[in-house]
Amino acid sequence: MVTINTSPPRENEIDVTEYSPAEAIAAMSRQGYRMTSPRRAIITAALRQERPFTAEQLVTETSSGDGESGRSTVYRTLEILASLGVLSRILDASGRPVYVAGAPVHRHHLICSGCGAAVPFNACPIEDLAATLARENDFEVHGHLLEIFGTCGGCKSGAA
Amino acid sequence: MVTINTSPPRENEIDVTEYSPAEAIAAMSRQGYRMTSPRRAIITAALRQERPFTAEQLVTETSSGDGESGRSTVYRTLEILASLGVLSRILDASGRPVYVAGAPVHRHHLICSGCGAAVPFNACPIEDLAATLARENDFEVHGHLLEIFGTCGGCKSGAA
DNA sequence: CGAATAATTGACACGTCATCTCATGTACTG
DNA sequence: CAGTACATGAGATGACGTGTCAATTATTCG
Repeated sequence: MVTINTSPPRENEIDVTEYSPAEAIAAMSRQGYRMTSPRRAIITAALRQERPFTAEQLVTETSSGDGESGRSTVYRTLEILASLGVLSRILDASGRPVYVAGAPVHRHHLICSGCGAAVPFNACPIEDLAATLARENDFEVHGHLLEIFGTCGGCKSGAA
Repeated sequence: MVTINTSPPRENEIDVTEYSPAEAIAAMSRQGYRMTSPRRAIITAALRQERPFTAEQLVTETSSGDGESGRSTVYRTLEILASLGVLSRILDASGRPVYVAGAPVHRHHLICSGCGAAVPFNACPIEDLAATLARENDFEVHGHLLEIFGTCGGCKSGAA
């Protein structure tokens, strides 16, 4: 397995924990999930993506070919992979759920509206703020949602 | 326009700009929108909500009674109200779009998973972070999404 | 006031995304 | 290699949202 950093995120250090298909398959088996050919195909397709992708995109990609899979299977498998930390489920600029490769360490993303690239970053100023707000409002904070949107260098200069 | 200062004055002062139905109606007229009975009903219903609500909820609420309105009209009117700052469109913990009363000033929310209450707060630590990240990653930041989820005082103690 | 006109409405069709069901298929265990 | 619990996927269902367009209506103007 590539880079697993169990220690808390430091400054702006970006460490992306990514699984290879084989590792992801192993992780699933280890958890008692059976390894089927649709699952293999979905894992492979998911980890091949270079940008955030929607479940529906994977449905299309795996609807034919080796390890052909149906919609239900794709949705189910993505959910499992997210629960295992092989993928993370985040929201795009429109609030639609998309998946990205990577463990569910505390991380947010810079998301390009142009090309959809998602640059992860660890720095999170929320913890402190959340604690303060929790105290002030008698709230018990469970989590937060933070994504930053914009245009990446390439899209700024390059084609529309 | 009425500016309400939610009582206890404190550090992160929150000033919620809320419109009364009459004010919202006036604002629409001023912009050249015609005032119809469905629109009046939608405005009234929207401003009566005490928690974030979905468009579909309002569709149900206004599908009968005085100023009965259809789905299209509700969606259209909510969009207009949001563009006028009478409502804001935010995302709930599941990433689903919901509306809350209030101007589109830069504001985020503490959202209770129990009762759905949305407590707005102004403090936003993102600006600085965004600027830094933008510089470091050659990104041009256009906006961000930040909501904090948890359980409010009432839901912590009270009923499930 | 009573047209004239342009905005508005809403029933309905459509599209997308997602979930559920359940008969059939199959990976794993012993 | 047989038994069984798990997994699959076609299809139904449904939530949510958008687009269309003939009929309606607020507003303007003579």
